[in-house]
Amino acid sequence: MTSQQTWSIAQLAEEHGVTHRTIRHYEELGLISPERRGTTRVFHRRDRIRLALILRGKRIGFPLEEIRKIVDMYDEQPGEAGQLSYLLDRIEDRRADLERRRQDIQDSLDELAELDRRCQADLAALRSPTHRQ
Amino acid sequence: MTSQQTWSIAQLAEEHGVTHRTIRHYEELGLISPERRGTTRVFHRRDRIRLALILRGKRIGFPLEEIRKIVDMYDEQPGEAGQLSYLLDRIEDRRADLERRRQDIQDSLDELAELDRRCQADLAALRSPTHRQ
DNA sequence: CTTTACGTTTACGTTAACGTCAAGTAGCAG
DNA sequence: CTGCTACTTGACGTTAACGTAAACGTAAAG
Repeated sequence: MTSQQTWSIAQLAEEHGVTHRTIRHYEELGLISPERRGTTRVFHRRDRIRLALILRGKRIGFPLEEIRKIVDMYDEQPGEAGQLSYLLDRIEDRRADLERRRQDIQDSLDELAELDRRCQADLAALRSPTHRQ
Repeated sequence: MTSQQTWSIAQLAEEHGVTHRTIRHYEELGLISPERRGTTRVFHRRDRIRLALILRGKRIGFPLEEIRKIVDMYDEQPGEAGQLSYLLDRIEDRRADLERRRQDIQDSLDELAELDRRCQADLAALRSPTHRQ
């Protein structure tokens, strides 16, 4: 009884605002692997979570192949020490990548704020010297 | 004498780690418009700055058409009040977009940190109970 | 004067990430 | 049985962002 809920392809597509073609594409690339009942796909909680991760990865700007590696990280079994420290290295790589992107975005936001200030100033200058109101 | 420096296409390509084809592609799309001396392109400070902005936009994940609008924002002349408030609206849109991306990245970083913690714990569990050193 | 380096345009090729048919199946309603 | 709805598998089309090759101009160097 621990959340036996399943979803159809149409439900997941609707919920995440993508087409069924998109979801099937992700399956072709091995990003998700839903159960099959006969020929029909049945999506479980795990698939749904992976889909959400995939779409966030896309918003961030990762290519699907990269995203596959990333979501796979979350599903790997602990295993032995070697695998664990390998996984830790990959986590660190990923973290560094995300930090770089965060910095780029922060820089953009800062410049945007500066541009905003200048515009506000120009606007004020247009109004103030001509008429006091 | 206020920084008359110019660059060749090869210099800019080298400096930013892209090919000349890439730079010419950006020109075709109207993202940069270097001077011409005869048939040869001559890049000025302005072009160099735009190229840097373009590449950062790419790292963030914007499509080139979007990037063109963005870099154009920085070059628009103040003009009259209508144009200014229009520009301010576009700045706000862009800011909201960047904030969303920032949030996605932050969420990813948080989850990554959590995964990291679990791995460290698993690694420790593998070493500690078996032998004390 | 020919080679070498650097530049140019034109144009077809490639990869990623789907879109868009076409054609078929499986279950249920009437 | 018929029709409808939701699902399936091909397979070709499309867009973005360049790669790559061909064919040519120009200017300094040997």
